Amino acid sequence: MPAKLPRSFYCRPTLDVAPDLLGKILVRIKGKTVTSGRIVEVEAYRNADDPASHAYRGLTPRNHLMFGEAGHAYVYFIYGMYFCVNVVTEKAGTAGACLIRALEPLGGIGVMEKRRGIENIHDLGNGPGKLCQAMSIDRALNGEDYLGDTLFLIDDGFSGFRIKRSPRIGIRAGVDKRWRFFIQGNGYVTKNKFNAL
DNA sequence: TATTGGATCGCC
DNA sequence: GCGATCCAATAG
Repeated sequence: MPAKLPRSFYCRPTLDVAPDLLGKILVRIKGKTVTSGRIVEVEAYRNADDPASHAYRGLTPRNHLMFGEAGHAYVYFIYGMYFCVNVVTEKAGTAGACLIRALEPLGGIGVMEKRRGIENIHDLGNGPGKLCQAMSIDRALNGEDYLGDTLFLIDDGFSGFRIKRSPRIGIRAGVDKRWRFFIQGNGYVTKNKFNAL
């Protein structure tokens, strides 16, 4: 199996890490159950300079992981029923994270279909809430180390794709920032009006 | 202590 | 286009 991404991969500026996450494989191991998928869409969130970021107004009990060591998971609960998972970036003390917005399912597809309650492979990971449901990611994984054995990223050398960017989805503040990155033409990217630009 | 609206999704 | 349904952050 290809090597896990090292701490140094995450400990960089958020806007450098975000596009580099595209094409990497997210692996989730829960007991004996393994699910995995290729990251095809991410969004970057920064600190006090980014009004759309949870870290915009400084450190709170909820967002403190964004200020911590890079390479950990920041998982939060949203809209009363969904979870979203981020990768913490930047050196400790500087807030930053990348939201994983879409995955192309690779391994454990049957398990993911069962968790999602559907069989359309295109709807298993095309959205931050959906992919968390498919990979069984919830509050229990908040703070999890991506260098550990339950949730981690590997690089299988996948490359040659074209990266596109757009404003981030579903936010009001910071729409001037084009900090959503996705793989052009990939069928597992979330649907929205920016994809054709 | 009360209010408000959100880094969503699925159905109308 | 809108409701479901929780809770963090802000205001009072």
